[in-house]
Amino acid sequence: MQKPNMAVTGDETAATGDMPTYQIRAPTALPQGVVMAASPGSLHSPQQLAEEATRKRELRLMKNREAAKECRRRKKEYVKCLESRVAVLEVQNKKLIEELETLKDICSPKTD
DNA sequence: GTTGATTAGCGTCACGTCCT
DNA sequence: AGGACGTGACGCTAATCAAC
Repeated sequence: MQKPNMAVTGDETAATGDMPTYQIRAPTALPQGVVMAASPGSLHSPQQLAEEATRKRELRLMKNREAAKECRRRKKEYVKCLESRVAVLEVQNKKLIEELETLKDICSPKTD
């Protein structure tokens, strides 16, 4: 599936300064099946330069595709982790509220 | 069965940050 | 400075679901 040209909003900066915990630098590794082509030193004609540019772009797109997949996977994992933490805290909170009510009952003066 | 809304996943672009 | 990388934003598609 190939997309038509993307609309660019110019409103995409997301830099907030604080890095999410799921952002971890991975060691550099070439995606499977990627082979390095001729070194730039061996290029001559404009056509070869164009081919090299195309190759570089495709390599970049391929790497970015994989990076995006990995990024989404980590983000899902991170969200899952947050959700389970929420669940734990909710249970804890409920228990504390119940305990508070019990203590209130014990400590409140008896009316008669 | 059709249709519109919602959701999940994907590819790409733009940009910030890190590293050499 | 420039390349590599991670990620937010965006548009697109396919799957699912509810209402008709």
